[in-house]
Amino acid sequence: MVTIRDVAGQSGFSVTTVSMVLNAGPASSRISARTRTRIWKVAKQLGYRPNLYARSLRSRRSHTLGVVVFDLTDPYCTQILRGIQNHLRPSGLFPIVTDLLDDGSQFHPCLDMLLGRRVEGIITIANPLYLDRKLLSEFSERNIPAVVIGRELADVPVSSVVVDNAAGTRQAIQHLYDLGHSRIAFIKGPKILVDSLQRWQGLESFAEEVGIRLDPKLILEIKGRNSTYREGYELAEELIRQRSDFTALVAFDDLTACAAIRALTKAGLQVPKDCSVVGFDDVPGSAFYNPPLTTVHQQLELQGSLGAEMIEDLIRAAAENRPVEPKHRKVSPKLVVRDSTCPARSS
Amino acid sequence: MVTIRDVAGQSGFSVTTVSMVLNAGPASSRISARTRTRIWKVAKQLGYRPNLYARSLRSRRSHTLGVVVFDLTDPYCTQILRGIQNHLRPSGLFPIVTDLLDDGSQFHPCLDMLLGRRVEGIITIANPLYLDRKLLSEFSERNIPAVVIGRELADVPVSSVVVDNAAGTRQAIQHLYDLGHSRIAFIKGPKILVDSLQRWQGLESFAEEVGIRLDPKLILEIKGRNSTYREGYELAEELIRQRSDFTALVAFDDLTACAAIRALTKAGLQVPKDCSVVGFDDVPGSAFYNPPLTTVHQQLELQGSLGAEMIEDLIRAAAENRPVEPKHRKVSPKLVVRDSTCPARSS
DNA sequence: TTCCTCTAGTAAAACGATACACCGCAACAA
DNA sequence: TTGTTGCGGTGTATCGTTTTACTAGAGGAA
Repeated sequence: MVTIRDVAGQSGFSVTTVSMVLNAGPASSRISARTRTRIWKVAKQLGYRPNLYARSLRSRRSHTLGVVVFDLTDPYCTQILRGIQNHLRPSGLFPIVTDLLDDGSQFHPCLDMLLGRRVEGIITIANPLYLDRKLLSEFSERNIPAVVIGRELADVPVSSVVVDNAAGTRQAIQHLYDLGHSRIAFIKGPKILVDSLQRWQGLESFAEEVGIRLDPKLILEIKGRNSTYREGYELAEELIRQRSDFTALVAFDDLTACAAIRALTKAGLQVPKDCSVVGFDDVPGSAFYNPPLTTVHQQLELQGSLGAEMIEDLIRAAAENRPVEPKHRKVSPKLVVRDSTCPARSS
Repeated sequence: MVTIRDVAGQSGFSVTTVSMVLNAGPASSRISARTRTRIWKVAKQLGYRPNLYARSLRSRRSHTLGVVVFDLTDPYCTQILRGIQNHLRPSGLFPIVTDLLDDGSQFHPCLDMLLGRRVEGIITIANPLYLDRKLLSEFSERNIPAVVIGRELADVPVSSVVVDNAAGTRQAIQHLYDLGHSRIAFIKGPKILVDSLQRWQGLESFAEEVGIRLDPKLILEIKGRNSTYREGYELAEELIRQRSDFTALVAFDDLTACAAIRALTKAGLQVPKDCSVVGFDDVPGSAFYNPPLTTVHQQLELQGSLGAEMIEDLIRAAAENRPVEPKHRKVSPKLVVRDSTCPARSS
């Protein structure tokens, strides 16, 4: 491997000069143009590539950001990641992503790895099943700039980005209401997720405002720790079995919505003609579903880039030794109307 | 940040001893047990975390592997990535993934970044649109252990992992044949992809063997550079418009298959009753589609772990200065039968 | 002349680890 | 006594950069 010393020797200048020139910083303006072009030429010709380890070691800056995702195969994570990357690209901060492989016990090893690499900050994509107060408070204790995406913990001083769940479900039910639906079934999310409660509150408050009656028999709840296709399917079957003639269904998320659509189809009901279905998340596949799913778009990319922006601020603040309060941002979701909803059949 | 010197000072031993103990290598057996536990205790108490930059700089080993993916939001990439990670976890090699964000011009910047980080090898997940001979031959020129997943280039000395496309489509059409289908429509992949040709050859050879007649009017081809939902949908519509009463459809990939199913459904045809549909890839969403898709499972995770295994071998070989021939592995895909296929209606 | 400033660079000390050669001492054999 | 071996470590150079402080020489002013 060719080092800066090789470039220095070959060009006839000192390593200091070479370093100044190649870093193109303000210091390099003190070097004559002739010298500069000469050094650049030699560097290119030798195929010189600075060793980032040596650089970071000396300069005490890694220009690196840790990102912890709970499952890299989950589109939820990858879309947020995309937002982070897009935002970071021009900033010279490189994201190092670690994947928990859906296994919470990997959190500490991953953190160790990132801290060993001297990341300047950490973004965590929250999985509420793994991410508890204790883990998060480590960040503030160690004084590491950190942002959590997907969850807000009031009592832990860590910045966060979350979606406004209630606003999302309000849009969903508003849409159904506008289409003339009044007998609406619901599949609520698991109790342990705060999202479940927030989404439900959005639905409930709107229903109350406009006077939609919520029939307890039409409200089922996911019992597992997270939503699965299997359980969504079974809950939808249960609703159908009850034969309570609902004309629309609001599912906790897209996965559940797709499962419900499948169950309805299997039962001989057409979506949306016999029953409209609304999801939540707008995962990439939802636009291609049969039928394309009307759902609440979470703006995951935006959440990612907001998170990246926040961590940049935190890092800047830390570099300038400036104290900074944790910030909490909430993004507004947007309903995307596709083909899984239509006007209620007039009974 | 606490350094090894702090641990040495605090424990009363030299940095050398601390280093040997904490690395727990064979050298540490020469140190007494009392000393070892003492040093471990101090290290833990101080929260010592070795600086990987310093370590790599001195030891000239980064224990790091570069992975270039063309689009991190594509399940094709993330599943392969999962396989790589699972294989690498115990080996102490850490994958640094860079995302081209579906933009071929990012390849060189990414490569530079990885080489600057002194990765010991590189795995590229091939996107045939970006990845050409020139880029790949850089690896062998620079003598960097490299593996390409998803494409095999005979004339470039780079190891590769690919799927046996023809074997996959043979299984698909065999399945339809066994169900009694003989009028089968096809949507072929784009010409620029080798996969398209290989998959087609598998279909053609089987059809010839068992005497299925291939009607040119039932064979359409994707004109774009890669498959899209839009084009799949339109091609399926075109097939339907022709009214040639096919009872089954083999799509180039799952995306196309889903688009076709949607088009069939919109046209009032039921899948699979009126028309069976088979895809290729088995992306995660396919199992949840409406109806769940019969498709050819590519074993992407396996491809990833095979790639990881190969790169490990290459790195080992390079470390021992042992020359090694590029290897090419082909994984056998497996048909997964779900609900988008059923026996042909007897006409 | 002497002093100062500016230009265009250079020398040497870090950064935090690992690698390599070495060392003092005890035990034991010749 | 002398030499050898094993045990339990230690001292110092080194990895490839950046940073800080410094310098030789030119030019101009007093």
